[in-house]
Amino acid sequence: MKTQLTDRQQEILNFIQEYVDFNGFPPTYREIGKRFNIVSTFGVKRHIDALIKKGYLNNESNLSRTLSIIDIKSRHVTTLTNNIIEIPVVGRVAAGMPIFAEENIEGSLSIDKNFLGSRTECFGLKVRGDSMINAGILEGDLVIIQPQKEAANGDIIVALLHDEATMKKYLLENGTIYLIPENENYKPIVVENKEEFTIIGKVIGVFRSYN
Amino acid sequence: MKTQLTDRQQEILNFIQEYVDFNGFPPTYREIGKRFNIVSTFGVKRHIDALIKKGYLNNESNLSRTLSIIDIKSRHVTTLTNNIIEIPVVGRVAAGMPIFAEENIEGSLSIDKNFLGSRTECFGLKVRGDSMINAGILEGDLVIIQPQKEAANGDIIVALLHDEATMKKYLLENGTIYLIPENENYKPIVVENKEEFTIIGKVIGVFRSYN
DNA sequence: ATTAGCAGTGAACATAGGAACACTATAATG
DNA sequence: CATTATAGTGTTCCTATGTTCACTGCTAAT
Repeated sequence: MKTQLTDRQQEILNFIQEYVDFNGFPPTYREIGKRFNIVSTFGVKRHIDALIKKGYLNNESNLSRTLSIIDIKSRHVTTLTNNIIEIPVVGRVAAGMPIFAEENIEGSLSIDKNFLGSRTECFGLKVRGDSMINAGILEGDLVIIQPQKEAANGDIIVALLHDEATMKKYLLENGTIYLIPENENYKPIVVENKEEFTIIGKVIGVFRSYN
Repeated sequence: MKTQLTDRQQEILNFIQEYVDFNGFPPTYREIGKRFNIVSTFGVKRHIDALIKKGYLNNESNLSRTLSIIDIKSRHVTTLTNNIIEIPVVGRVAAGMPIFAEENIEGSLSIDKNFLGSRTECFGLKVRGDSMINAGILEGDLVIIQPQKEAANGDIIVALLHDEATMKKYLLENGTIYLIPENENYKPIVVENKEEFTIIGKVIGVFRSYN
């Protein structure tokens, strides 16, 4: 019947399920690709085709956003979920400290799902410093981070470099990683030693409160 | 709150609901039209727009099959939740139009009370234009407005000037009111005729979502 | 009797998004 | 070692679908 799925296929199936639950309509191939850092829609398509062949998905050929998940059980659980997600707010990302250590959690923030889309493991982070002002991210702002290990060029990311946490724009060029501040007063950082560099996640939202 | 629907609008809303239940994804305008013998997509679109305006539907502009039905039940849940407030989001503040006219309401946003403090009559406003980029407010951002008639120097306000709505920094000096953009490409506005000038409210928050 | 709101036509337009192709790369397997 | 399955790139193509516009017809209300 239903064949075993590869890890990747399972991940993608889960994502589609989440996306539909939250948005009420299925994602495009490009949206799926974006989420998993798959650049070519063809890469995504093959996963989808596999899922269809194995009986987990349905779609209407040639039409956009027509993926539907075949799963009798979950079909019953039509989402009565409300529109709120509560995410932890992390502060003072100390050098070398595990970012999710209990001690770091400063509070929580409830936000509208419309802002997150299907990404639910996000957390908030208070911005220190002014290195991103030209991107409209100011000191004291609360940025929403989607945890991920990879990044695409142009993404604003939070990363650990030499045990220090920074937020910068990510640029990979000719095999070299640059961390680019959005502020004329700071210079781009060249990542010399990739062993000492870890991407924590990507900035997907900014909240600011004037008081 | 929710305005009354016409018979036609109710029929169409029902059809969309059924379609989604059956297929797992929403219909296109042409599919709706086919069902109701409406030949032109424009005819359909006007019904959809009406349903959106009246708060029964959501969609992602310009994207196919992105209609989603706004569930009344879940809407109640959110308003009841302890530290959540639901505020209306207003768009396209047309010249001379009462800003709260039903027609303007584009949707709603649920936000954490921690962001609002005690101010509860706030509303959201989609930012158009780039006149405040140096204050970290970009085009497309959602600003939270606390309605008030007065402003203090340095406040970022939304005001009606000659029946046009603008967002600027407020400055009162020697009896003259200046509206100061935060962008070198724009010049400060001197308010000549105070009869033609009304403060709508003050910006108390900014939300941005990268997607 | 004139305005305003609702409903529909038919056509033109721009583009989001699915499909296809030729390649590359890495494991695992027999 | 050759083979097969999985995973991804970059590009091109085509069309389904949302948007906009100028016009028509009906009804109800001022």
